[in-house]
Amino acid sequence: MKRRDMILVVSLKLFNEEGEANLTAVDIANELDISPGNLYYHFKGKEELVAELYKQFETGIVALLQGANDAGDTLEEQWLHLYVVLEYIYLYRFFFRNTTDLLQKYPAIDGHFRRLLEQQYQSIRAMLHNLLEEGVLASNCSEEIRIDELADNMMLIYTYWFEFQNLRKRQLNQHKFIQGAILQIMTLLAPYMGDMQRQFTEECNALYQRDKQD
Amino acid sequence: MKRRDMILVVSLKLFNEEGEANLTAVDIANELDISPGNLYYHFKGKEELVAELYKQFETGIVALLQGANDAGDTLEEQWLHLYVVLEYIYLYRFFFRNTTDLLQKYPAIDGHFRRLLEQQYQSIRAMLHNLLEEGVLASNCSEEIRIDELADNMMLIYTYWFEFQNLRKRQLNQHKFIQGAILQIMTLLAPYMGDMQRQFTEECNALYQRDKQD
DNA sequence: GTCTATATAGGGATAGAC
DNA sequence: GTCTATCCCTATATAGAC
Repeated sequence: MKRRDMILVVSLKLFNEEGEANLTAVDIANELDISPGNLYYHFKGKEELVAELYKQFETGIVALLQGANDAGDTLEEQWLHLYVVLEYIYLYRFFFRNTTDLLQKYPAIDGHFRRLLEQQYQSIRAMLHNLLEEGVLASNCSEEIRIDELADNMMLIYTYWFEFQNLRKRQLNQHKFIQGAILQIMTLLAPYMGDMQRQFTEECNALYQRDKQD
Repeated sequence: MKRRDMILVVSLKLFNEEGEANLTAVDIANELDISPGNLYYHFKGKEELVAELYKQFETGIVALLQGANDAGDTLEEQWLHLYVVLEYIYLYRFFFRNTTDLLQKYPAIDGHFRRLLEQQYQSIRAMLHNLLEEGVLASNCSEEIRIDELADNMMLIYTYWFEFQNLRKRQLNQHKFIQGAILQIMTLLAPYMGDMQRQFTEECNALYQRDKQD
């Protein structure tokens, strides 16, 4: 493994664990047992490091969103898509911790990150519209379903669920993180599902939970 | 107005606008047209300043939660309570921006803030239970209502709605902030309400929006 | 109470030897 | 590619005059 890649891997690990703002170039160099000067040889500074990690993240997520649009609209496929997106977010979760200050500090990333969130939002809206048209979701009363607000709420879960859990219970492994996020989304959509679909999603979730048991 | 109070007022304003981490003692002194040395005479540093502001915030919120428990359980009263809590959160919104790092930086506040969130969560759960018992909320299918997850979602809105909006649309005045948050919470609970209650809440909201029109 | 001046510390960044 | 040494800048905090 090239040193440059090594630096990226270790930085991602440290950023996720302690937060980007709490780490100096020296800290990262220490963890790698190299000198700070050496680190600066590979990356001009933390800025370039973060930019590179963001590029990785964006590339991956955009591919996932693309895949979701291309994929069919069955409940199963949409369900699976939720898992992989959440896994990816977990992998780069430091971007979702103190996001405001992070983007303020690195304006180069700011616009890209906001555009990505917008894409994700539109992708969720499209998915909900599809599920609605196919009758998977249905209003249970005289009122229309508020797709936009439901999509907002799902974005809220995507974006802040991890930080929220840390704020309340401290630390959370990938499995617990995804488990909780999925349960939130299920609770959000359950009232619009018939008994059959709801049972199906519960089973999907139970299956996933069993597979991932530590 | 005493200088000490003046410092608190101006600090709160700046913290809300630019974020606590982005302001130095010198910045605050400049805004007040006093010298940094003078600021340090009144407060040992930013830490003491933030601690004092947090004390104000906690005192206010605890009083509101207490009031909610004492008040009746009609939908109107609970509705009004939402507004005042959200107004208070908006007033001290810098605590809800980059919260993780803020609490890490000031351990003295950390425990208190977490306890406060827990109280708020329990207060919401109690409210939902009451509304359920009185038949204001009711499940529309064979499944029980997931109170805990709904309460989690409401907490998510309380805690991150403002930061989320800033992340997507930049800037938001108090009115727009509360309007959006309320709409989210309404969307969350609407499926469990009958047509009558839902119309009532819509009217409450319309009334509030008109009153607060700029 | 308020000011000016200054000491101190930490992180970011580069130069130059190896 | 990698290291050591060093410089610069910024923020915190204090000392002492007014």
